[in-house]
Amino acid sequence: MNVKTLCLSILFEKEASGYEIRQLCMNGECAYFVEVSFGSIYPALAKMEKESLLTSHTQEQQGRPAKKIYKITDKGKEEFRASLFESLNDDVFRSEFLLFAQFAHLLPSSLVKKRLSERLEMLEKEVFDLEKLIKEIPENATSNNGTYWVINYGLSIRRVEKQYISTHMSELVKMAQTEKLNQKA
Amino acid sequence: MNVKTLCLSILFEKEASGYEIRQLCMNGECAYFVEVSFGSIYPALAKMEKESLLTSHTQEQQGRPAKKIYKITDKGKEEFRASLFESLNDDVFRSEFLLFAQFAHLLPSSLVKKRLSERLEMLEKEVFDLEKLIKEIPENATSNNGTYWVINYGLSIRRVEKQYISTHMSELVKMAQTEKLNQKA
DNA sequence: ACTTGCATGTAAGTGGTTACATGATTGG
DNA sequence: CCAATCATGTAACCACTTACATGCAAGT
Repeated sequence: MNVKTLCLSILFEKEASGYEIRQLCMNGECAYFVEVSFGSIYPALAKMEKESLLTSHTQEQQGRPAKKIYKITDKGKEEFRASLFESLNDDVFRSEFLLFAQFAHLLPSSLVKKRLSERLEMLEKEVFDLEKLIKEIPENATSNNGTYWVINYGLSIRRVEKQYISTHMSELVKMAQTEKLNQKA
Repeated sequence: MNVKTLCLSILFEKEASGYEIRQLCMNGECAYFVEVSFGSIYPALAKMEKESLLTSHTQEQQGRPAKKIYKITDKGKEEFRASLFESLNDDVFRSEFLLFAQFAHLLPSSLVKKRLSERLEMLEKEVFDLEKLIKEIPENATSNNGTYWVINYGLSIRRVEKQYISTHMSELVKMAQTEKLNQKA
């Protein structure tokens, strides 16, 4: 899944600027989170406008820089739809956290404990944000039911991750290297 | 997580050739599956040997090309361990399947049904393979307990994905475009 | 005074993939 | 006979990131 397809998928549902597209990728508007940089979004949008998959208009704002709002054309919609018929690439799942966890036995237990807590916290935030998002969707007319389905998919995953860490974190901490206790006297 | 770190993590636990490292990445030996190509593994290994993080010896085989087996050095082990202390990058999760699912309403129900079945089948295979892997570990002295922990993490995720699709696939199919029925007479 | 957020865009760098080159063996 | 598996390696290419350039407003 490249930046082009990603932008089209967002613009299919609503108009947006390059800046806004990035925001939507960072927060879990799409449950297949992708972190994309401006350096890839802006050229992609410009190129697609040249190919007349998009049109744009500039919207002046008070006290802020002007926005360049992109809108998908019929040609863009058709191209996006056609791309959905192509065979799917495999999911990409890469986790430095899991690499860290696998080698907990090489690390001090304090660090292992810290990383696990951070992870748990992050997952709790993500679950919270996605649950909030779902509640907001009914009022948001631009989303379709597929969006619901996909967010719930992502939510299911985050919830088991959370659960797994809660119930198994002590095991991993036990594997880690016990440090000399610096208790008072 | 780059190819270098990935290779070191595998070689930390056992000696292997470039070809074998790739196999291990493709099957879920590491639950943070990464698909790496030969074009990135071979240069990475050669470079690391130059930096004396690895040593290698060639193993002739009957009826097959010779293998170049790499072994991690103490320096390599230390460098890998040190890298685990660095702050973690975010997980990368990118799913073309979920993009497809989000736009099910644009697609014929037969295609949606097909993709969902394929996905379910793939997940069932992955769960089966990971469960098999766990059973084999006790006999495999080179793995540590962290490996267990990580595989079970990946397994938990795959199991909910499987479950989610089983129970919710009909909803997505309903959203898809009903086709003209070509039933006999 | 400094940082953060808003907003767009380019140029340089990098970390990968794809395709190519080579070649023997086994299975359909 | 063709495809696949085993096995290593290079060169061309590509998509994306990082850093840079610019600038104003609001909050700390």
